[in-house]
Amino acid sequence: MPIKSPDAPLPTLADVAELAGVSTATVSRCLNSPDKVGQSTRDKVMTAVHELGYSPNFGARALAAKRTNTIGAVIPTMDNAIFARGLQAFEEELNENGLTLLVASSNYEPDRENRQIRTLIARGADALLLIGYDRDPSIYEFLSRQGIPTVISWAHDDTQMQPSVGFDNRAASHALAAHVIELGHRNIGYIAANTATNDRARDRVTGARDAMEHAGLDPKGLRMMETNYSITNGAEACGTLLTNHPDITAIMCGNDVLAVGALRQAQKLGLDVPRDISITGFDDIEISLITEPALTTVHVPHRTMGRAAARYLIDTILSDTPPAPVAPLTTDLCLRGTLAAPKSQI
Amino acid sequence: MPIKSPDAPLPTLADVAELAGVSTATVSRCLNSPDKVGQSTRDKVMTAVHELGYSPNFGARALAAKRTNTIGAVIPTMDNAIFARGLQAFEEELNENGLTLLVASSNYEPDRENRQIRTLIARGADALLLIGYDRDPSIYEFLSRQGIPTVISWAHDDTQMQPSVGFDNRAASHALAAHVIELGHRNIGYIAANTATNDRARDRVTGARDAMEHAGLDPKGLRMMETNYSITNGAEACGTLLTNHPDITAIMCGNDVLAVGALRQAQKLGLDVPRDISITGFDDIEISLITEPALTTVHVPHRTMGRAAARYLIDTILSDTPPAPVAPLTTDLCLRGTLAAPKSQI
DNA sequence: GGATTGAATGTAAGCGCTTTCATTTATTTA
DNA sequence: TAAATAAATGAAAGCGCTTACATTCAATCC
Repeated sequence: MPIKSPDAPLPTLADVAELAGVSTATVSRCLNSPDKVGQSTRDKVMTAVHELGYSPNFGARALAAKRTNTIGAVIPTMDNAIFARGLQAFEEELNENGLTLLVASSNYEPDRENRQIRTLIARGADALLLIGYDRDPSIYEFLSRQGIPTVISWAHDDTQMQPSVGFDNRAASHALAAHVIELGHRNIGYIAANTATNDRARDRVTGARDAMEHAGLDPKGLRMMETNYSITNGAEACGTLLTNHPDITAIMCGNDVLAVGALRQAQKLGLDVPRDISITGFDDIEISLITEPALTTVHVPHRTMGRAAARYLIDTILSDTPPAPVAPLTTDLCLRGTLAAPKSQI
Repeated sequence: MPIKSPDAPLPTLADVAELAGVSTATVSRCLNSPDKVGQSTRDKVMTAVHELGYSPNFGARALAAKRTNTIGAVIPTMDNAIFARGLQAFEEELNENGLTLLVASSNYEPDRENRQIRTLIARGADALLLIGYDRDPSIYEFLSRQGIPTVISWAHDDTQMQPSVGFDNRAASHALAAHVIELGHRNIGYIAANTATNDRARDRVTGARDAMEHAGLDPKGLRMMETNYSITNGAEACGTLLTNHPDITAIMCGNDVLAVGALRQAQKLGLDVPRDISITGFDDIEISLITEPALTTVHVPHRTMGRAAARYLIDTILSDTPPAPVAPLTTDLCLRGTLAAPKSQI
């Protein structure tokens, strides 16, 4: 690339065209659909492109072509391994297909998410990744009016209209709870993330209740605590739960981070896990293998999900006909050290 | 917002202008510099904007204004808590200032980073966040030729030209190593991340050697292992290190994730940490408080750093004169359970 | 050989916005 | 009151690209 003065204007299509001795249309075709151009012309043009260090202007391109090759994602926060990991995989898949990722985070605030979605659309995002179904219907209307393909991830619910690439939080939680109950636990606590605006959190609670009902227990007997995502909050909630309901023999947590906090708190209170109390998590992040004992949890294929979500959007963009719905991803029970039968059963 | 047919074209500036009975120039001014427009006109225009649900076209705006209000970031991977957390803070600060984040990840591959940087520039990023200094000088040339303000983060080195918002990896590692040595350790192992293309990893090793030299030890005596970022790799490296150098009494690790792996491996080998062997990490991610014993490490203010990096870029964009250099952020030793004097000293 | 076809290329009209410059209108000054 | 100044607005020229349509030209056909 030739040296230029620091503020030399960037070369334009017209510069390339002039140097190559062709029209701008031909240069554009060389770049976008090379097969429509003769071999010798193409060579001339590409030489000129390299000689000038030309790179197309994104704004102009977006304006003229009405697409940006950019995909937007609004996630609650990157400061949570599950989203960071899934988003990383999402970005990888996009990148391998010539697309760029535009990120915004909502911090779990519906209003903020709303604004972020509009911002990303205004930025020309060709498609959108959103987490969970919970949001104002007007947003879905807006998106469909704008013709923006959107995929929901981290959740899957057949009763919802929106296409999703995710898993069934309710069923997964049901499976884990069923196992807990089967081991003999009858007095169960549950530490949930905010269920008001977070369908994943809500579905996980519902799944646990489903299992109780299925086992002939009263689902209202589930001892609930609700708190925000953090180790400390998990610990606190665990303390409260054990104080208010000393008969609890198992605490299920809405995610691994809360579970780790609960585990530490239980141990701090002098309880032996799992002999005195069982604890379960959800997500299977790295941390769950580090605790002593290791955390019983539900494995969620975050990376696979991220890739698949990207794949779905790419397919949607490429073929105007909407791709076939993606089957919910499977989750696996990870039975590790923090879950055992209650003492009375041993 | 009025209901429209699904494929109704989005309203344009001209539509708003017509509805408000003014020129497009006035509408544009209302949106970009409201103080240049009379109060009553502004009201008329804003009413029209809302009535139409107008939102400016990004491409057109970028083309005409020659900026995108978009900041690019190329990070090694989001699948690493320190970057995810820092990036989250970075995004928050940008967002509060009306800017959007464009993300790409390099997976620690220089070629890929190179391509990603060019992609982000082509996408019209107004400024760039990069991690560490290590990269081909031609990239810096390219960026300065394009007039793209760039800030380096996660590192700070006074001898480098590029502005940075980071901390001194070498000095921080020096401080920790000095403490290890002071406790009486003489045979020290070090598990590093890839030092060839990662200046942060390299500086941390150098810092440890500095401390040895400073204490009158031969820095060549540091028993090095190099491996990729993961718990498993940390465990493996620890095993090798202990086999090859049974006299080691302390293992310093280039980051917490490697340290956690090393800790587990040591414990698996029946060693008591810290009685039989001390282990230290670097970064102070959440995981370091979960291990038993808790990990001695260096606290890095990732969120503060992310915010400050964003702040720096915003200031750079807003005021054409480059802002004052940002002093390196301070790191803190977190002395926890995995570090103690070697047995022979007790 | 002249008509037909199709591939390769060029012409030029926008895409929707910002911004310079000119114009109009209101306000101040001598 | 006329002139000078300031404030508000409009007209219109691009920004750099894509693409529909027009044109050219060589290969193919009867």
